[in-house]
Amino acid sequence: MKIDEILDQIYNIPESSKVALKENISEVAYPKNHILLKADKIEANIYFIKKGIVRAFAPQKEKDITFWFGEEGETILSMKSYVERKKGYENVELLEDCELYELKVAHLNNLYNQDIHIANWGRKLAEKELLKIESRVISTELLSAKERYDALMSNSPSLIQRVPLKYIASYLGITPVSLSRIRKEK
Amino acid sequence: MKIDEILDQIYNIPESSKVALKENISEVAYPKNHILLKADKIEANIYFIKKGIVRAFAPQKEKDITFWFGEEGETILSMKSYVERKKGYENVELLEDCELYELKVAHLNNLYNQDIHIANWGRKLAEKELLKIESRVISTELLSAKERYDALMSNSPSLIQRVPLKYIASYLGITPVSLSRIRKEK
DNA sequence: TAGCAAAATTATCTTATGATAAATAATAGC
DNA sequence: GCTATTATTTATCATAAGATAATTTTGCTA
Repeated sequence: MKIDEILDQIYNIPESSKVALKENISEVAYPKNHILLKADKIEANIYFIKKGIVRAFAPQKEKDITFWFGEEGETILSMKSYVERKKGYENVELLEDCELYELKVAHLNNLYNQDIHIANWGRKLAEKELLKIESRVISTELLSAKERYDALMSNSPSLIQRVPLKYIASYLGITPVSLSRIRKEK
Repeated sequence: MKIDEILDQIYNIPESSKVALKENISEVAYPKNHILLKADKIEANIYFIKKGIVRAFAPQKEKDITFWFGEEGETILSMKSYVERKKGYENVELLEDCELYELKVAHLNNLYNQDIHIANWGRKLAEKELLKIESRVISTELLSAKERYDALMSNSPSLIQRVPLKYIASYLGITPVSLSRIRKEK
């Protein structure tokens, strides 16, 4: 996915502002299983996914909790690092070999203070993430595990092809054993 | 709670920008049980809570799902209306007589396009809401119902005094009967 | 491509929460 | 303040999901 397309789908800004933004973006690639962001670190960069799929998980003693999957076009960031420059909850792990666009938060913050279009682009970035997570919270409280699985499959059918079921189970808030039962009952 | 304090805790902006923002803010008051925002409407305003407590709920055929409580200083908005000018999921109901600061989204959007400080203030508003909801998602997946109740009580002890238990049960994703059991076991 | 490790499934048993109903307590309106 | 309504608690039974363990399948990698 092209960087222009990714930036535009967040919010349209004048060409000159987009150029300023892109001057601070570089391309990087990492292999499957690479840990891109770490929970015990203040992360300096955010990423946009050019190609590949990733998961964010909160590491715990016994079990990691997968709480997000990112596919092509989506933004990867440690919310706490990005917003408060504090250590976040999440590790982000690549589930496939990935190509990413990398953007330094420090540079982005400079742009936010210099360019009103980029400031509004950053506002939209946060607002759109907020909408996604809000609909997730509501569906979590509203639906049974089976219904959440069905909804995930119809909204993101490619996930089942690309992501180990144990991570999908964690995302749904159930055990892999329980997910296996649900899938069998279909 | 004073409007200056509420605006400042989101993001500090120059006095002139704050004046511009406040020129568009008026005070309103509504009684307990008033429905401030409706799920089937595109809402034109956002609110800040001067005094009182409210809940946001997604209305359903049989059961309403309470997914947020707002207390003094917090921002009330229909995310979908605010971000996309579309109908949202949520009703917002006042659980006490409330005093509110009202801000028209149309005016706010004008300011976002005119004043870079206000644009960045709006960015921080969304980012801070994002942090709150993210920590909620993680704790929902991580904790048992009893642990979520304990966490809610230690983070927001006033809730139990001010909010009927049936709404707290809904927020925790359990039935009032189940919450009653949990409380008894203490 | 053989062999090993990890993932997924299946089975059994346990447990937390749901559903329902009835009793008690709290609240609001007259 | 009294009464009707609503909220909360308690009890019983049903069920979805957890824990554990064994088995099968898949997928690496040497």
